[in-house]
Amino acid sequence: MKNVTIKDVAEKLNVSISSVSRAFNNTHDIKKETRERILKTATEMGYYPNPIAQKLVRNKTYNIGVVVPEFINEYYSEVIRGVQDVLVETGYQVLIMESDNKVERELKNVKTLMQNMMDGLVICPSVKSGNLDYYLNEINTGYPIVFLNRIEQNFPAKKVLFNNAKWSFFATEHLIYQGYKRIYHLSGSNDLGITKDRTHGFIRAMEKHNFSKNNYKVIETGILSEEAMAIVQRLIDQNDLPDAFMCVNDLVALSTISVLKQNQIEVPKDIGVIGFTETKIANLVSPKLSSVKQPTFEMGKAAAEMLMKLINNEAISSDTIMLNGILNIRESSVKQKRPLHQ
Amino acid sequence: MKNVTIKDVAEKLNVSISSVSRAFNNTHDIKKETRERILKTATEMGYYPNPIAQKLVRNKTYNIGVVVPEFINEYYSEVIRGVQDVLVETGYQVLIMESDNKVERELKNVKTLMQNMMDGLVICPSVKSGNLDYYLNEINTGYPIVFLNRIEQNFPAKKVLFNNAKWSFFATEHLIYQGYKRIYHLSGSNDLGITKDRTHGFIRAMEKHNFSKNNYKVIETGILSEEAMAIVQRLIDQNDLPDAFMCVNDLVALSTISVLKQNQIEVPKDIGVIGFTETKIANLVSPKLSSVKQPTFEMGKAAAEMLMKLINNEAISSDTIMLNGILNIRESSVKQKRPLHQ
DNA sequence: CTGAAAGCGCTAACAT
DNA sequence: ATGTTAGCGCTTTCAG
Repeated sequence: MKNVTIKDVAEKLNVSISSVSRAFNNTHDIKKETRERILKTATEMGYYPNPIAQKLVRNKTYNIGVVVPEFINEYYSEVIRGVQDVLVETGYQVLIMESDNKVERELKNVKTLMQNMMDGLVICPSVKSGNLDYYLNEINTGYPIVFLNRIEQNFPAKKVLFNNAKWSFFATEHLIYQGYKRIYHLSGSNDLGITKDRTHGFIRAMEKHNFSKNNYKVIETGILSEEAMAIVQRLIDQNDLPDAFMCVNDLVALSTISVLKQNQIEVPKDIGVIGFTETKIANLVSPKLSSVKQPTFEMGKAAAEMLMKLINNEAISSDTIMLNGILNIRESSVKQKRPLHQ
Repeated sequence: MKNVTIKDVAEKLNVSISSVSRAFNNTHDIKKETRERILKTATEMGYYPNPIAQKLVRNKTYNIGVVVPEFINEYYSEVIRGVQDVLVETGYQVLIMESDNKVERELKNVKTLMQNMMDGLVICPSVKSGNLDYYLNEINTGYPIVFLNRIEQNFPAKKVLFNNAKWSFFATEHLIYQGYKRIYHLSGSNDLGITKDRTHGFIRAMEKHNFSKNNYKVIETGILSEEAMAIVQRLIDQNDLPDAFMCVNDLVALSTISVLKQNQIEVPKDIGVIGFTETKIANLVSPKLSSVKQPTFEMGKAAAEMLMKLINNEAISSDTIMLNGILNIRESSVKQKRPLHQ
């Protein structure tokens, strides 16, 4: 471990501990030579200031905490990259904790991070965070927190969000423009705010283009591959198939395509499919999967920048940063060989 | 933030701070009633012991640090899950840092974690960790560290590894048993120890089965999708194609399949392909990708268990835990419709 | 059982 | 420019 303290160094050089402290903190009120002499032997002795002690007295750590529900999917991994990208520049270190999608773990993580004296937090809430009161309370005491994703738009805190409804709407419209007349939305899980938003976008597109209720459906699938597969298989068995599936995410989309193929149904020739929250594989599978790319990296960056402003007491123009995505049209949703609509 | 201290509580109740401390640490030498009285008003006042101060005096944090090169791929995400799975049980909290595959960042992360007084560390080194001397030094001072993956087998430290050579050998043999007579190994990057091991396994299989040097090749591809694609395309252009590709990982395998398809070459009918370090999509793509599954979760668990033993000074039978994988044979490497070999 | 006091390693007035 | 000293918030002897 380490045990050589400021005192050891001071004694060795017959100086006071304050001088050693000064040397390390590079204050102006120390002779250059003394400083160098101290630094030199300190390094030789393997001394460096104990950050715990520093924290105790300074109340500042240059550590930022990030809590995410999981990073099994690349989504939050990319968000974290964005956060680190801006923070590392500024000399901050990023510590990460995973909540395993459990609100209790999430709260515990947040507390641990706060107790480790993180200077600020980026919180990506788990599904239905029941910790909002706690957070609100902390925010009121002045603790810098920025939320990212999966939080209500009217929650009175700094946050960065993706415009799920809008891009779900666009994705659906793309399907419509391709000429698909009967479209089912595989909607994931209804307790998730973000999937609800996607469903709204879907329905809005249906209504705008005057789809009759007979020609579209919203089907709750859950977000697991197996669940989605079972549901699509059931639709096939019941002979209840649409022209196109608009899926809540890529995993559901790929699962759907997989089942369709097993049943000798070709995508996109027989049925079109579009995903959401694009993953890298979209481009690798066959047919290549159309999907909506979320600006995960940028969202992370935006959150980190907001947090820095919060920490440095700079003005923040708006509580909420709402980011847009990209609709990547590839093969799985393109019906005819003709110039793409977008 | 928080500011109510042990002193505030003590004053409010006209007891000494030691009593408050005792109440919270639940020592035997305190009257039950006093304890309860203290705990009650303390909670009312919103007091809880400042962990930083506790750390300073206790030298124990119940925090464990994990540093990984990245978690863009699910590999390390799963490892972390394994680590957390055993640690959360024991009351430890897991803090994670990402090195972005940079050795300097890795070292900085390790230092930050040590300075935050983690009780122990799981280090997943970046590509060519140049920090080995530093680590060795820390280990010698008694700091509990367990390494995971990408570290030389003879490095004198606790570590858990995957037997890359062995399973690469098996994967290759599977291809041979399928009747493929000419096999190319797309080997990733040669500076990576683990990919070197896979190459060795490949060559060993070739030699065991008396493949002439004309009938196999090791081709360095790098680990990026684009690189692999370019190389496969070049092979096609040069009319230098094997019967089967044994790929260093799934991404390279999928990229290979993608290029082959673009050139109207069918997998596995025309050419067989097998991946490595299986990812979830292996099962979702078409053809389903054969691959070697690494026991990532179990590796994380093993590392965490080892670390716990290290921290608790329990006996550890061996420096190295070497884990085995699973060869998942799916469609991409199966030549004929006949009972599978394994 | 409880309180007083020392000390964990450091910073930051306050002196000199 | 350097040293002295009082804390930061807590645990832990040591007395009583």
